[in-house]
Formats: sequence, C-alpha cells, structure tokens
Amino acid sequence: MNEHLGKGFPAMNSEQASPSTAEADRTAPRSISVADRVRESILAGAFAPGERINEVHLSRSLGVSRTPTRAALHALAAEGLVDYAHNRGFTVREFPQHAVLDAYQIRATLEGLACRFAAERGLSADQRLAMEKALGDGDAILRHDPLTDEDLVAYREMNVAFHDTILAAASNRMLTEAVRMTLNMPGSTHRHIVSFTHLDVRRRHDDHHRLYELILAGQGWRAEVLMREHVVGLAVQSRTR
Amino acid sequence: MNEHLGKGFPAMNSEQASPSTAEADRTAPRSISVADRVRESILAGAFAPGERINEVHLSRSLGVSRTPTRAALHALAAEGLVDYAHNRGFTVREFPQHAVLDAYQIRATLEGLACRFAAERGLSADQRLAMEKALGDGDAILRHDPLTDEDLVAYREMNVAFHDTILAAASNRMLTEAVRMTLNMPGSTHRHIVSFTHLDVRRRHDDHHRLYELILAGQGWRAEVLMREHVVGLAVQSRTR
DNA sequence: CGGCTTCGTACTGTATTCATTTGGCTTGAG
DNA sequence: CTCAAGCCAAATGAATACAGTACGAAGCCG
Repeated sequence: MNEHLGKGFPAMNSEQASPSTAEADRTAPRSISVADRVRESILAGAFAPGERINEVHLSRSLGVSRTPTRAALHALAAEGLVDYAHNRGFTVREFPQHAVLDAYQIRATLEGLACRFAAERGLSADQRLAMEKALGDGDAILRHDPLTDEDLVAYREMNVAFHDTILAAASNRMLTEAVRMTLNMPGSTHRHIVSFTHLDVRRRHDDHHRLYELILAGQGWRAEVLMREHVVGLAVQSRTR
Repeated sequence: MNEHLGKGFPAMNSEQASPSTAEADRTAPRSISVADRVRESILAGAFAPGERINEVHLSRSLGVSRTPTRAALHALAAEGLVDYAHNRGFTVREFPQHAVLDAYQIRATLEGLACRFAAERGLSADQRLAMEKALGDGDAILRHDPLTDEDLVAYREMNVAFHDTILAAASNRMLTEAVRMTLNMPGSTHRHIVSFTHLDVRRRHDDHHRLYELILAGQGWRAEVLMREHVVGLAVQSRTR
C-alpha cells in the first residue's frame, strides 16, 4: 500500500511546490528533482560517509516510488557522489581530505586547459562582453575596503560567471562536465564561501584581468599556467582557514 | 590503496573474458551487461550519431525488460556516450572531429597530473613490479624489427597496463574516472589499433622508460610534462594515418 | 492551396508487483 | 561457551501494468 502518511518527514508529494517555476515544473521529471535533493543532502553532509542508502526509506521520504529514486541514485553514482554495488545498493561515498585537495588540482588542470582552448579559439562577442562585465563587477566590489559578506557573495557570483564563460569559450562538452564533476564535492569553494580578505580578493581579481588579456592575446600557454596557479591557490586558501 | 578501483564502471581493459566469467555471471546484473553491449555498439558505430534510441526495441533485442535497459542508458548518459532529454528519451551523442582531438588533450593533461601524483606519492612494490614488467615486455617486443600485428597487439596491452599502473599509483578515484571518460570515445587508440612503425614504438617506449625513472626519482613536474607530450603525440599519430 | 487545430498513436515516466539475494539471528551441536 | 548451519525478514533486481506527454497525421477553416 502506498501512502505517505506518517513518516514524520515533509513529503511534499503534491504537484505544486514552487509556483515560481510553474512552467518548468510542468514537465520536470521527478527523478531530476530527486537527484537534486539527494545531492544537496549529501553535499550538506546530511548522510554519514559510507552510510548505506535505503531505497524504500528514501522513496517514502521524498514521496515518490522506487523507480525514479533508483534512477536518481544511479545518476548520482555516475557523478561520483555515491557508490553502487550489485545487490547491495547505494552507499554515500567518502571524501577523504586528500581527495578534496586533489580535486582542486584536477580542476586547476582542467580549467587551465580550458583557458588554452579559449585563447586558441577566441571569444565570441557575447563571451567578451560577459567577461568584461564580470571584470567590471569585480572592480566595483573591490572599491569597498572592508569587504562585507554581501560583497563576498557578489564576488562569488561574479567569479562563477567568469569561470563559466571561459569554459563556454573552450567549447568542449567533456571538459565542462569534467570540471563540474570536480565541483560536486564537499568543501568546494564554489559552494561554501570562505572568508577572503581584501588582499586575497584583489589578487584573485588581478588574475582575472590578466587571464582575460592573455586569452584575448591568444597566449594559450601563459593563460593555462596562470589559471592553474589561480585555482590551486584556492585550495591553499580554503585549507588554511 | 586501490580505493579507486572497482565501482560500477565496466573496466577499460576488460579484454580478458577470463575464467572468472562463470562465477561473475551468476550474480552479474543485467543492466551492466546491457550497458556493456550498448557501449560496444555505439563505439563500434552501430548507431548513427544523433539517432534516437527506442527503449522498447532495444530491450527486446537484448532480451530484457525496460527497467535494466533504462538503467544502462542512464549510466551511458553519465559516461557521456548518449544524451538524455526528458520525455524524449536517449539519443546517441555526436562526436565531432575536434571533440575527439580535444579528448586527447584532456587525457594528456589528466594523465600528466596522474604522473605527478605518482611521483609525489611513490610507487608500491607491486606497482613497481608491474611497471618494470611492462617495460621489459616492451623491450622484448622491440627486438623484432619488422613489427608484426601480434607485436602491436601485445604492445597495446602492455601500454594499457603501464598507464593503468600510473593511474593506480596516483591513487585518486576521480582522476581515474575522468581518464576513463576520455577513453570512451570513438577513435581512441586504446581501442582502435593504429599501425605504428618501429620507430614510433621505440620512441614511445623510450618515453615509458623515462617516465618510470622520473616517477621513481620523484621528479613530478618533469614526469607530468613528459606524459602530456607522450599522450598528445598519440593524437597527432592517429590523425595522420 | 496553405496554415492551424484536433486527434491518435507510439513512446517515455512512474507505480506496482514479483523474484532473488543478502545478512542477521536463531538454534543446535560440539 | 563457541561456532556453524539454516532459516527468515528485509532489501535490492527485474518485470509488468498504468499514466502522461510528444509528435505526426488527418481534417477543418481561412
């Protein structure tokens, strides 16, 4: 018998959840919603590392059947967030400290490559505008000397836009997906804001300016090396705080 | 060690339909078999690029129900071989020429990083033995001057073992999976044997010797650069033939 | 004759049911 | 008291049934 009666969990099984995305919800598959929600839970640390995930319990707590739940878990397994063993179900993958630090190295390498591709292939007009806007936004933020929390949030958004634009300019799907994989880890600074000092931010934003100039100038190798250093610096910063 | 092995991905060097097959088949899930078979079909070019995959037809032709078929297709979508759109099913992803060449660059970058990790972290006794065996095997093959087709097959196997061992020594799961992703493309030389000349093979095997020495010596950066060049050279060779 | 609407078919998405496996727990012997 | 064998509850794997959407074809109206 299906029922979401007790369980003490906010099942929220009904269709309307967020009217703001009414049109998107109309065709949104449950499995995607499930994957997103479970991903958030894992990245937020709601599951213990190595913990086994019970399909039935998870399905009930989400208000869907096992079928979309399994699909979502398989997708998460492919993303690397959970492990799957035949006849043994899914377990939350453990992320040792060194794995998180390694992820920064991998991302640095990949984004460096993306920079080289972007430099070799050039920027579209839109991409140039997007990067210039990001640079301008960053400049504006840096005019405040004691940076507020809102400044840091705004900087983070700008930063994501800048890096995403470079990835787009690299125009390689596999590269984009590989980078995304490195971001799907607990401890990524794209998600957990670390407290940068004004000097940190200024240096990092200087990197952005230099990266933009190098890409425009077609200096692929220099752009690659600088981006590598730029991203690796993040790991050092996030570890020392 | 070996924490990055295993997992649901069907190994990249699963050439051996070994005696262990019998025992494995007893509990082998259909979805893995399905994924393997469909992957082979796609890599062999049995599907037209962009072609839509009908779940019912595929299920019937494989003799299983839609459930494991869909699971397999979702896994392949995560691997990047097929695309998925809600309510529109799966389509075979297209691999433009430049995407294939880019994949070599990505792999070169990642394997270079793996070399650096290996150099920084050192080799286990087993790994050292495995690499020395590969080097010896390669030396033996190179004593034949006109290389036969069997020689090339043996060289390829040795080559895979060598690279896999470095990847294992890097001891990072995400790195291993990312490299595997770059191999899941039509046109990868790991699958399609290209005709090397004796000189080609000698040069490439020289690289292996040098890589091994650099890793043993802890020369991470030099090992990284050499591996990058080593793998990128593959793309050039495979393109010019 | 052409564009728009309507309807039907086929396919995908989800739920449910059945089958198989696992892993713990009991129970009994040594 | 320890250990092993077997049983049983619970969880996963697969198949089937049901529901909803997309896309094309036919018909209608301009």
